[in-house]
Amino acid sequence: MTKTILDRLEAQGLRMTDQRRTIAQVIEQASDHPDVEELHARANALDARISLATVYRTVKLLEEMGILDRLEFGDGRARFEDSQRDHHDHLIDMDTGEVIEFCDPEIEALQEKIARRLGYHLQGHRLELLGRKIKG
Amino acid sequence: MTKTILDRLEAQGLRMTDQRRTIAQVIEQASDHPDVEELHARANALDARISLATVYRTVKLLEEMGILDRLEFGDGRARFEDSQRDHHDHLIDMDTGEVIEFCDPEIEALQEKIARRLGYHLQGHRLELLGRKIKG
DNA sequence: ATAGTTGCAAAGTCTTTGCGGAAAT
DNA sequence: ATTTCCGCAAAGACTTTGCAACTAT
Repeated sequence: MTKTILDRLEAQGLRMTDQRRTIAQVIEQASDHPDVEELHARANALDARISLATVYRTVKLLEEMGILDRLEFGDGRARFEDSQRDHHDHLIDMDTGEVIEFCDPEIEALQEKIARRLGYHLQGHRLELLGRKIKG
Repeated sequence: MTKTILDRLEAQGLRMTDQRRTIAQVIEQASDHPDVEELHARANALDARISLATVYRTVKLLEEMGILDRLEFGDGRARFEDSQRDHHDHLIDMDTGEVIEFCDPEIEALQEKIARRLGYHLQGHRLELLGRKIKG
């Protein structure tokens, strides 16, 4: 079992504020890919005292701690997801913008193999497919 | 054999200006992943009358025409490469930031397969690996 | 009491755009 | 002659940051 985000913040000597508690909760409950504005909206629904700047700061902090993954789907803003979720990749529907998650062990293994072939230890990876729905 | 960027611009009824000629030349000669500022610098070395705004406009135009691919390596600015170059993916050296290109037919095929399995026609794809050099 | 956090607003970075002048067709 | 394009500077979108007030320890 993994430690909560809050435990990990405390372990680093960082202070437990209501803002961080709330933002952490929002992130842990999210199963999608919210951007900062969306995180701010969700956090504010729980506690109106949370500023956008604090969300930016917290998200940056969590990313540096490896708790959050930052994603960019090409629309200029960063999106986030809990890095403890099982690894998965994304397929983006070019017509609707919908993001479909998928995971394929074969492709994961292949990525490892390729990195090794190039003389690298794989530390992270991101695969994004762009597609259009097959009709019929 | 593929048409030049200039031919394709003309074919769309767009005007051939010195700026576009120069920017097209810079892009065709690039074998790396320049950002807009870098493209501007290279273009300006050939012709000082090219503004940054024009580079932005041209790059956007070329991207919409499918001539250029826009890449994002997570540092906030867009990078570009000629989309006519053989498809390849990128491995980013986490320590140096160096970008290594590679191509693996197996992984390409697998991507197609996955997209189809999800009910999609694959229109584009991007794979980025992050790694650290294996020592010894 | 002390050092870390926050909110606010200002500033930063990258990109887009309105406009009058310039150039391509 | 028209219509498109360019340079410039202003504006936009997203993100970061300086500072004084606040708060967890």
